[in-house]
Amino acid sequence: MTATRRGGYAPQEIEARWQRTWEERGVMRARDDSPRPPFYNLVMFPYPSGDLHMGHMRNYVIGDLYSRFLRMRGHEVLSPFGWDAFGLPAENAAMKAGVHPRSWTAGNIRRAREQLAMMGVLYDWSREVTTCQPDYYRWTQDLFLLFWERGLAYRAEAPVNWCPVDKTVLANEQVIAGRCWRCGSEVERRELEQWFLRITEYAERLLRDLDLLDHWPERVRVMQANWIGRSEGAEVVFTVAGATERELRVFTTRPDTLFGATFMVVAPEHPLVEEITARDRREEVRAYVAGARGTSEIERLATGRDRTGVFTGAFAVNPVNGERLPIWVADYVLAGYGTGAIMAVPAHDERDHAFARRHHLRIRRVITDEGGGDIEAEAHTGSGSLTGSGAFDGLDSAEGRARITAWLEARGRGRGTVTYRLRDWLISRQRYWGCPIPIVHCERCGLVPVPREQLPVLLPERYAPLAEIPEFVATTCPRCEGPARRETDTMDTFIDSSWYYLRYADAHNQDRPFSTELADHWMPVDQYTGGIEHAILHLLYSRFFVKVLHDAGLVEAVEPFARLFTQGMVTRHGTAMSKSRGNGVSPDDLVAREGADAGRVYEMFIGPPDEDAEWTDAAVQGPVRFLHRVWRLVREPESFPVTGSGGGPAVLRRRVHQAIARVTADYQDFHFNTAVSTLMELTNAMQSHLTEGGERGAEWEEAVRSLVLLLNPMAPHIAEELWQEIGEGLCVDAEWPAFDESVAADPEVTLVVQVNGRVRDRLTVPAGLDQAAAEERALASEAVRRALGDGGSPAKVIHIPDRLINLVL
RNA sequence: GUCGGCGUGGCGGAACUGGUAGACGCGCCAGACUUAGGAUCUGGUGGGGUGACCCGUGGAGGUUCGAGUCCUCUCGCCGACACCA
Repeated sequence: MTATRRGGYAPQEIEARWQRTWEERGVMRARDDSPRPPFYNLVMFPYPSGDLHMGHMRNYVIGDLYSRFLRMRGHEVLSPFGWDAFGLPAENAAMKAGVHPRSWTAGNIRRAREQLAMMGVLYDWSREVTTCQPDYYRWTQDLFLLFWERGLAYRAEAPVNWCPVDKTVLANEQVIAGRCWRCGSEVERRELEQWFLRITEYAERLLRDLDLLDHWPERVRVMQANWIGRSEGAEVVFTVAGATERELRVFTTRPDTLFGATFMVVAPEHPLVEEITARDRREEVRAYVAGARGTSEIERLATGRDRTGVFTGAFAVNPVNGERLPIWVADYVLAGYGTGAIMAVPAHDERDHAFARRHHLRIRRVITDEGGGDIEAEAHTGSGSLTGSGAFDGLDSAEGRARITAWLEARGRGRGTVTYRLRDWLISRQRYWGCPIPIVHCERCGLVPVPREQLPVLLPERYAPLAEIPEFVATTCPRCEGPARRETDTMDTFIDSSWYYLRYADAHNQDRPFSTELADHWMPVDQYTGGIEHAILHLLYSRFFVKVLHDAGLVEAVEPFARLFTQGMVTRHGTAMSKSRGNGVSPDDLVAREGADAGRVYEMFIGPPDEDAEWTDAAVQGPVRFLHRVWRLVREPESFPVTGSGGGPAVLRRRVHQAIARVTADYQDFHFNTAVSTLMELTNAMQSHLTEGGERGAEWEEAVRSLVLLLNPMAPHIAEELWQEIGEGLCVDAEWPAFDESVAADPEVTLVVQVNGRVRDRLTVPAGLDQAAAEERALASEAVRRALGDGGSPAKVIHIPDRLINLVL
């Protein structure tokens, strides 16, 4: 297996050379003052965790292909790269191998950079961003202060998710089905004082502005909408019987069922539990609450489990009818959603129904049911008209909701409100390898932000929990200059990645995170490409950041990413490529064996880029052969034997222009797999032209130039090498070929002839035949006459010009 | 359970607003050139009859001159959310 076994094309001999040339010429350097229209083409920056495999590369090849295409189309392309470099894997590696997280990270970055270069992936490296470096995280801290100043960062005690393995708290978004998103261990609930960002204040806008993102995949928008989880309803104020100054507030989406409430339920963590519990119930309630706290999140969330709960001995008064309703404690009510308390309407809610049956509580129908179901057996959760609801009887559910809410509002017993599933973003982490939170705790002044001119708060060199590094902790209060201690939590790394695309626009700014002028020049990102795994976390947080920055007047854009493309995973043997499974295909091996271009073409050819694709080692041969054929067609056309005659230059020219039209559209629409097919068809047509004895005149020259130009974004090395023979300058700087629609038009078309909807013949006819002429030709067909039978003549004729004619008897 | 997405040859996958199903490629078969080839080239390749015919896009219905594409039901796979009041 030597590089030259297949003749002239030896990728190993040309690829490194062109990579050097592109690097030296600074090909992807984006000019802020270019007269060309700007285009911000961004791929999600990676966490530098080790060697890259072809699964990662798919993302970068797509981005690089598109950047090169856009350049040829006349854009000034901003295509930067960087590293999401803070995070736990670096710490874990450090603990295991005894290296500092910084050097582990730096080593991985070096390695990944080499691999990207080896694949011919180009970026504007002058704008490189590394989130763990002080020149970046200084500005992350600066932005944290902005959130603080705007009242969007706060510290509070709350029940939080604690990962016992990673020894840190987690954001809600980072808990997947009760488990840590990183390590998969079961999270615990803990009551801790932590830092939060007030993302809930933006819930409505984050939801509403999804409508602006019409170039995002529908499923991502749906996932975000579900995550934000907007519920319209009412807050209803009940009073605790015998303690009228005590209010019990509940949230309901069904105020129309208020008359059907037969009991109340509060979450075990509800602040009122201890106070309202009757003396003789105290022991039982305390035991239940303790039990609920001890139950893991996973168990609590399990569906179909027993509806446990205990009666507090207290009663609440229903504001609409003065009824006394027993107040229960049960863990099916969540402390963190709504008010942590509900009115239970067992007749019209399945959960309440199950609970009522289990504990022998009353079930009272207040919504009629046309189906006439048995309310004791099953809850009726649909709408209907109100009954047993006093003055509101007869109203339909929607009207009932509005009228009862208005009634409550008029008496100060409730109001219409909206509740979101989204919670505030818990951002503090008890870890070393992250961005320090720039806050000082002063005994006299409380929480004091570190003044901007004192940033960055540097991460100490010694690797240890920050709380255990006295020289880091001990400081003076910026306000009173008294003794104080530094905040020892670091920020969630998702903060680092929530604004990096803004830093790229102005990566060397020494005074600000970025200048508004440059941000507005490049933002929003025109095309953002990355994995679907970021559909919620990263994309939601980034959207939140941009909205806050917009409100602060720092950027004009209200959304960060105009167009989003989520590419599928590359699998091998049915599972995603990964180091731990050992099924990754190394770019190093592939490049050494077949060259970067073959790897790139295969990755684009493997399937629709937004779907998962199975890597088949043998299938790489298709692209390998294809590239050899391209080489031979351009450099050694005389090596194709002439075995026929009649290859016309007009046919060749038509094929060329058809290919330009299709490849242009396919690149534009991210249909890279069909773009490869089209290029293969073009080489097939060119080869036929030669073997049929076609001349190598102007049409041939045009075919060769077009082929190389169309191929360039996908297989840039071979294109560059071939371009030296046939073009001027660098291919990467060349202009995208134009096509002539009239040249691309086929003069002859295949007309499908159907009889009663079944294909009976296919005729080659001149384009543009009218119905009468088409019918005449169809009737002349032997096969058609046979199908029509004796003397049969069509009762009806359907004619689709240049496509089909259907004779219906 | 709810909400999305997807089911097409041996395999990866094509098929624009309903109009030639299987483009392109892998693999396979036959042949050519060769000492040889896992190189290259030529031809073939959905299934069945092998006659111009029939059957085929997970399954069953429907709309239509015509359905992979639209509608209804259903089966299977993947993903997200999952006691959210």
